[in-house]
Amino acid sequence: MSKELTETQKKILLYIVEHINAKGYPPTLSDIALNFNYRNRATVQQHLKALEKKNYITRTRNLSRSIEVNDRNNLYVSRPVVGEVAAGNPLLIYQDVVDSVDLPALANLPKNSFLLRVKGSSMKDAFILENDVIIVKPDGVYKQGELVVAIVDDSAVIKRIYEDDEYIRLVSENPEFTPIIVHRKSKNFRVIGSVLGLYRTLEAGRKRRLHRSS
Amino acid sequence: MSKELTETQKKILLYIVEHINAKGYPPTLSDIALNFNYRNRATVQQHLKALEKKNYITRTRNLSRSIEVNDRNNLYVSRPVVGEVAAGNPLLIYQDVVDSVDLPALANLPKNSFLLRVKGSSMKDAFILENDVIIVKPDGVYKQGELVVAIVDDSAVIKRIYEDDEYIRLVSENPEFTPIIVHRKSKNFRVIGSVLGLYRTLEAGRKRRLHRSS
DNA sequence: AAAAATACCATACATTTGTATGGTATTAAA
DNA sequence: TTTAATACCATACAAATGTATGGTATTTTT
Repeated sequence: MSKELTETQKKILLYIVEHINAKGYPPTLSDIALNFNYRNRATVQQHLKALEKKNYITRTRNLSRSIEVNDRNNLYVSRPVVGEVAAGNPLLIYQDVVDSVDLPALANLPKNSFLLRVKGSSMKDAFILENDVIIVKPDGVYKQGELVVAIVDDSAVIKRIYEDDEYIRLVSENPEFTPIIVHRKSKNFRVIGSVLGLYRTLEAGRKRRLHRSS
Repeated sequence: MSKELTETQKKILLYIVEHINAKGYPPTLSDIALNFNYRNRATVQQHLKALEKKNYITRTRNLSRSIEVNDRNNLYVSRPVVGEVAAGNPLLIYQDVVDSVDLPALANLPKNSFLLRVKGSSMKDAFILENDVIIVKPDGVYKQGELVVAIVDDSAVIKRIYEDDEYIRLVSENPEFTPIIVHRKSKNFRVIGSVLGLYRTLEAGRKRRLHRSS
């Protein structure tokens, strides 16, 4: 079993994880020293040794940026959820982010994508459940048939988008729903972004449950 | 727009991505040189320059391992799917892996977990669809209420597991299904592993569709 | 046919990076 | 209270790493 970490060690470990998520590679000793205003790398070295001894990281000697974070599974990084979508309602973007999800540290999200929590079970036809968190990339570009978050007449929908020269069709996964068709130039229509993926906690013992049996 | 890559450049880019996935950090020039049997790093440097010019990677000068792969969204890495689960059927583990999924390169799966493709729509009650790929961690340990893949009487199921001193209950997400209850010591029962997550392609234009309308 | 891009080599050099050693001060454990 | 562990400092050094330059040979483009 790995022992308890001290405050400083925790901070450094977190910094490492977030550096990896942000930049795509672990920091060097200098990076860490700089971040914590250490005047030299030797200090960092000692903390890393401690972290390694306590089995939180693994390093390869003499190799730069060779910090591997062990047990990344149980390491969660808190990420802000910037808003909510619920079919029928307008899209909600919070001014001050209060809500957040703990995503596995290994979920390395693309830059400038953001997270939205799905409210209401009305997305069920797209097999997206209440409280699922969807990853949205706010690009103006989207391919034919891509799943997008769109605002139609002030209401949010998650649908597949198809467009031709004149019309845009928003199609549900469920064939029973008739497609929404709007003019390209319609002012009551706006694509927020494309849905890159969804995150759903399948583990037990975490905040939410898929079903709260009646 | 980024231009076409040459064969060598493609190989090197792929090596970089896989190095990142395997080790958690990008390779150095030496690493790459070693892998491709180059006698020096200068050669690699030139290829990297080309890759950077064509906008496939970004580097920070003088910084070790600072290769960032741009556009990781559209970069897919092929990963083996080692088997299939379908409720009612026994678990299938292929001897020779033929099937594979292209996972986004950024999906950095935990070591020793494996992928299973879900067959049949009978997992629908757990909101897992046909052809979804689930990520299974073959640990012996599982928590109360965790979603697991289990074999009961030679049939595979994906259910939440609860156990007490005597019995093990396998509960479906859907309350209409009555739980399966087995004795702890039952020989006809085995937990394969816990389901860490599921991967479902939401993008259009890729191999599979969620629904093939009738 | 000439120019440009590609794919490699070798060697030299400056920086970055990790490591080692020795020191001070504070807090926690035996 | 003595010993560990923690948290920092400074300086020195070797290994790893990125870069620069100049060269040859082959393929692709103009």
